[in-house]
Amino acid sequence: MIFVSGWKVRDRKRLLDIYGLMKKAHGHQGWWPGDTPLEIAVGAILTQNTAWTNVEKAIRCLKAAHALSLARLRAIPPARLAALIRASGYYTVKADRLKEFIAFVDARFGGSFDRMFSCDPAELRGLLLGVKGIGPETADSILLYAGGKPVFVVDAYTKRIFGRLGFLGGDEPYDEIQRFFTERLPVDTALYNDYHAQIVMLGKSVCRPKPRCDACPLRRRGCVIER
DNA sequence: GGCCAGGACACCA
DNA sequence: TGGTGTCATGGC
Repeated sequence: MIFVSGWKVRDRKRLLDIYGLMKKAHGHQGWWPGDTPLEIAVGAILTQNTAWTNVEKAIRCLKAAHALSLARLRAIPPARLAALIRASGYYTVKADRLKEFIAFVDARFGGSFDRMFSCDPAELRGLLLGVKGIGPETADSILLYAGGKPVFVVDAYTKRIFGRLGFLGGDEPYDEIQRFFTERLPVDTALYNDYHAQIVMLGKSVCRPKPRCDACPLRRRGCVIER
């Protein structure tokens, strides 16, 4: 039998209430915006510290060049790959990171995403974190959105919003913030998927310091979520 | 023209 | 171990 302390039960209700408000405001998101696990993983790397609109351009370029396949990404010269993803910023760094990721999938799983995602999620997370250029957020995004694993993704919006709401101090390390959510929310891939999507939608659509965000579903007296 | 965006890493004290 | 600099484009 699993015992859950009272305050965690109370937090769970609050977190689910917040999710309900965000979902009511934005609707179900159906993330990640990508057609295949490979495209989702590529997007997860390209979106590092980058606006998604720029990532979309880069992915369109990759598709137009018929470069968005494991075989093509494996064969394409780094300089050519960098040119294709230029719009996403940090293009030389990200081209190297994509190459590192493809080399990892080849070396560990024979180039098979199916084989990779049949791996234990915790073990795979550790392996992904060993790939140069893949940190905790990127690894978790790949696990959740490309692999369908119940892994909660923490990003800058999560820290900002839940810091302002008083759940977080704001300077906790990634794993601690992630644990905050996974200890309280039910283990549910669909919930984790849409919860993070809702946080991003809220973060980039309504929660700016000025002007005051009257449309923000979480706004209440004295609560203006800031950058 | 300045600020910011769905991070990660190398380097240094 | 924690702080800082670097990578860089495009939208507002």
